[in-house]
Amino acid sequence: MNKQIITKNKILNIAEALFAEHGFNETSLREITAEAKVNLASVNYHFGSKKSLIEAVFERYMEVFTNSLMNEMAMLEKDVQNIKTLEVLQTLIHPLMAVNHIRPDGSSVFMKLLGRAYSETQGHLRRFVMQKYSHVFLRFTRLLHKANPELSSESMFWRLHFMMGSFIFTLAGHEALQEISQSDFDRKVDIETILTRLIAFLAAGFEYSREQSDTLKHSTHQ
Amino acid sequence: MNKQIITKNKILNIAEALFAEHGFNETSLREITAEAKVNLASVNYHFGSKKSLIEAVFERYMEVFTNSLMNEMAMLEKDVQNIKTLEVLQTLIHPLMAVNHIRPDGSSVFMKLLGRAYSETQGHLRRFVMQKYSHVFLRFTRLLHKANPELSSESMFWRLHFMMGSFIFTLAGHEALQEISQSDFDRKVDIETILTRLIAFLAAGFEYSREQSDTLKHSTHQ
DNA sequence: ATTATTTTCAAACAACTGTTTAAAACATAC
DNA sequence: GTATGTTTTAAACAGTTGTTTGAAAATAAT
Repeated sequence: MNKQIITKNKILNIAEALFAEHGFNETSLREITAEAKVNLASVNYHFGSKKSLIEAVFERYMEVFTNSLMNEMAMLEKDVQNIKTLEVLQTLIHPLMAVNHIRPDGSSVFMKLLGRAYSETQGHLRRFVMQKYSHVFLRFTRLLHKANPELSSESMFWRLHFMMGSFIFTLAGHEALQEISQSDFDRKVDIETILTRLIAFLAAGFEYSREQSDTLKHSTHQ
Repeated sequence: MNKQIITKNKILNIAEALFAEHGFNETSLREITAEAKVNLASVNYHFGSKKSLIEAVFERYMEVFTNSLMNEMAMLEKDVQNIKTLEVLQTLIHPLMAVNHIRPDGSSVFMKLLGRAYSETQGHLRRFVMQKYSHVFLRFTRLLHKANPELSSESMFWRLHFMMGSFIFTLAGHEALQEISQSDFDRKVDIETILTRLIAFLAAGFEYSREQSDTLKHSTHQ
């Protein structure tokens, strides 16, 4: 009963690191089991299939992340009137840092996994995540809409996806970006600094983008 | 001499469609050659390897795209003073539409390929593209800097990457987004409409994002 | 101590991958 | 028409993949 947990966790720990580094399809069960020093068949025994292992790896992070995010959003909703776009986006920062409790570089792993999830395998994982945590996503978009009540739901839809693109892309590649920043500007940046810059960028795009159809609505920002 | 071109082109045409639809790793040479009705070995005979085939597929689009983009940028550079961020970003629209000359849905294929290129296989293709067309990329960033001379190169660096994220992500997934837009708002959108919205979003993010370090510099926009 | 249950293990399975080979078919030139 | 070069073809190669099997080992329950 104890051995089971040990083996299962050994697999999870190694798997998430390898998945984050090389991708899901590019990581074989043999690589995982070899590095975890467990038998090849134990993945299928404990998880059923590789696909289920991937979902299990992802779920461990999503659980922590979404719980924390729900908390943050609840706090923001306490004074409903006058919610700012920037504040809504800032609810993401703490949850993204909270996954460091899972492992020291948890944020980094989680972000890379997120990036992989959105690009690979024609989006099986994306759909799995989207429907399992749709209530979190919905609550977030509603908050964003409250911060920008004048926006049509069509504008909301598009800007939301533009945001997600930047977010996923930046987070998934944050390691490379950190290295470039280090060598080009001799400035080491931590994840939170990147997030702050990113969120400032997205808030501006979300609030101030002037589409031909609703230019007027935005002409009054100070 | 004629047969060679026919076979080579048959492979290219089928390959680019399958690559765009399912990804590079997820498309086998057997699928390509079967659908193109040519022999399996002909890919290795004409292109040398699968990797070279991928690059060839990509190059055909990049050639048209970058040529057109260089033209657009040259036109913009004619009156150097007073270049707007939005104008710089708009130079991308026509080149992205120009690849429709390669095939009817060329824009769609090219965008999906771009998305794949940035996510898959740990970035082999991304590096290949980046170094082959680095002069185009550099010219574009210089224009962007001219439109925002007050920005530090560090701010430039980050905002550029935030932009790229949105761009790649949105273009790669444009088909799904189009479908959702169609069903949710009963409004069919073409690629150019998405691009216009996207570019407006990015221009706002690029110009108006307020970082703690250089908030002052932006406090004067009208 | 003896069942019963769970977990590990080595081996094999079946399917798939990109690539190479050597002979056949085809085209071109003299 | 023979010779030369190019392209196509079927077959085999060598490697990888996720999954299954059935016996062995370890653990738990009686």
